[in-house]
Amino acid sequence: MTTIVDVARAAGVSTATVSRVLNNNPQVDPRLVATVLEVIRDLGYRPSRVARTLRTRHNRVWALIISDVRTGPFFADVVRGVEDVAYEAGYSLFLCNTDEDPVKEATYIELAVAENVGGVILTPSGPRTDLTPLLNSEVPVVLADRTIPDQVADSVLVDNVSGAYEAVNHLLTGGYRRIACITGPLTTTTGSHRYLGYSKAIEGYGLVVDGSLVRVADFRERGGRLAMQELLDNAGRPDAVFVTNHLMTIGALQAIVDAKLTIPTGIGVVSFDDMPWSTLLRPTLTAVAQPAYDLGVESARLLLSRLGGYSGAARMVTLSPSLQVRGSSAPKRRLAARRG
Amino acid sequence: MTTIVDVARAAGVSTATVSRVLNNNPQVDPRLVATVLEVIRDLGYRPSRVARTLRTRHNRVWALIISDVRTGPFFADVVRGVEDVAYEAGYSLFLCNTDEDPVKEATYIELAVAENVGGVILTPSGPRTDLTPLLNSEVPVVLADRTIPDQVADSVLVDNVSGAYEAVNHLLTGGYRRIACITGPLTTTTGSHRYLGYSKAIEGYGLVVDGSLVRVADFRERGGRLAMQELLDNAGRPDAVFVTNHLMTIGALQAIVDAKLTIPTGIGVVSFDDMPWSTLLRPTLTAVAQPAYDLGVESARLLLSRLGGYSGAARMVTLSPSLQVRGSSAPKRRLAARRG
DNA sequence: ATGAAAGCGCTAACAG
DNA sequence: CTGTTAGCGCTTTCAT
Repeated sequence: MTTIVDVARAAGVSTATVSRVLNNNPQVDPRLVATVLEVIRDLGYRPSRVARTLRTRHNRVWALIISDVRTGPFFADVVRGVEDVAYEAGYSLFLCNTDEDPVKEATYIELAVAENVGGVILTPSGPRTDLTPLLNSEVPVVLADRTIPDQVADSVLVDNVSGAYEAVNHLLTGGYRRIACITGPLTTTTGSHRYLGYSKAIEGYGLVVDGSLVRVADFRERGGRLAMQELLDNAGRPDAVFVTNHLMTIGALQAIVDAKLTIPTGIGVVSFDDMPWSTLLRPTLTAVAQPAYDLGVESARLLLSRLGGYSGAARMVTLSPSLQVRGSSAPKRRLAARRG
Repeated sequence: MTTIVDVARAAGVSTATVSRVLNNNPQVDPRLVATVLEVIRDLGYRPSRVARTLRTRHNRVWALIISDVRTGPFFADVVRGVEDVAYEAGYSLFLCNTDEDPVKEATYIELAVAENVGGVILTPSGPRTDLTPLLNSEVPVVLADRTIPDQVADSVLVDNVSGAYEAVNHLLTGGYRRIACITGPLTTTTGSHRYLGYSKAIEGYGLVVDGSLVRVADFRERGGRLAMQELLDNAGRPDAVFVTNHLMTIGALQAIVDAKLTIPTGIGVVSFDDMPWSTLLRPTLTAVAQPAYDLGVESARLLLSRLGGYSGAARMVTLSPSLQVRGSSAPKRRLAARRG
């Protein structure tokens, strides 16, 4: 491996000069710059980021700690949003999947400080996620998609309440009345906020939330399927269902198919989380699309601003989801008219 | 930030002793170990991986350089396969998305050597990908999913030929005869091998490949849609289509829907790449499932073996895909029988 | 069994 | 404008 010393020797200058050339220090004789650059090229020299980081105490690496890239397009999009901004700014990414496991999460947080990363973008697994190792080490942190009770860090969120509200309100104005809700753990902000939006819409319409139509599941496919089966087995079947994430939606759709119900005549469906194949289903699936890529971009921007020296109070950026109206939630009136 | 010096001072020992404790060196007095450990805990000391890497020239980080985590579940699964093994073994991952851009790819390769990573797992963007920076620096490399002409590195591949062969053969035995193929760029091994499997199946059945039924597209949704439209506009329409990746399949399905054709009576469909929602489509989609997660796992294992000292010739691991037979390729005979 | 000291590759005062 | 030198935090001979 060739080091800065080799370059210095070959160019007949000191390592300090080579270092200056490397860092575009303008007060170096242009002729020296030229020769040094040439030697660097000839020797195929690459400055060691490790040594540089140790010396400058500034690591051009971020840790991106999320639950799981595999769970649908959401986190994959977030990752790309973060990476694209990071790449532009000369940073690279540690990707850390926690699977919502607090132990893994803590391990990765420790790793981030051990690696002395420049910043962390984190989707906390829950309200008890411990940021102190990060805060103690003064590593800037941005919380993405979920936040933590005490506003100790910048955060970028999707407006889950209004997204859910819009979705359910859309069903209500379409004539659906017995609208079920399959939501995720209410301990997560995403779960509780989407449920909140659901109840707000129901109550805002002058109706009352019927507990028998609400199922708290686990954000996973199996959970969605079981919840939907329960809802369909019940005496008072729903005439529509709002499912609060895409995995549970897959499960719920499966259950609906198994029960030989047709959508939307038998039951209307709206999903939180849009998917690239929503339009391939028959009927096409109405869904709340989340700005996942932008969520990554905004998180990265907040981090960059902290790295740029900003040290004000914790900021919170909220992004709006958008309802994609498609066939699975067609208005009842129209359906009735067609039938009549 | 607390360093090894602080710990040494507080414990009344030398930094060498602290280092030994840190590295579980057995020849330290157990009583000293205890006190040092206690001081470490009290001070919340975390050894700097950066300093350690600089000193030992051994970085417990790998670079995982792929085309794009977002393009469907495939790469996301690969990433998790790699990460799970890496995590177990105490390594963490740089995630690098190249978007098949040779410049970005080269940049990330340079980054990998600059960061002095312990190893690289790479999905080369094409046959011209330059591994020399890695090889010169003696960074072990594993090629995942695609390989490069000269076998200079270990590689883990999916048997694309046999996967494609099986898929097309399945259509043939189902009674389909005018089977079209929408494939990706033949410059990629995935593209050419899947096309090869297609032709092998056709010819193995005693038929001849009809060039008018073959479309070389770009592995993207739009490309798949356009190719399918062309095929349907043609005089001699296909009675089935084999699409060689999931994005093009989405496009092709869109085109089929637009043309108001029914599957499989109007046209049979088999896709390379299975997707979690294949069973939600009506009819359900027959697809070749790739062992993406295992591909990541195997790649990581090969890397680990190199890091463990293995220095034999380049190895090649081939994983078998599996055909998931579903509704979109139902046998023609049965369809005819039903109609009759 | 423990400590002193050198040095990994780089940057940044400080001199000159 | 350039060179000398002192570390960044850690590991690892080499002594003791």
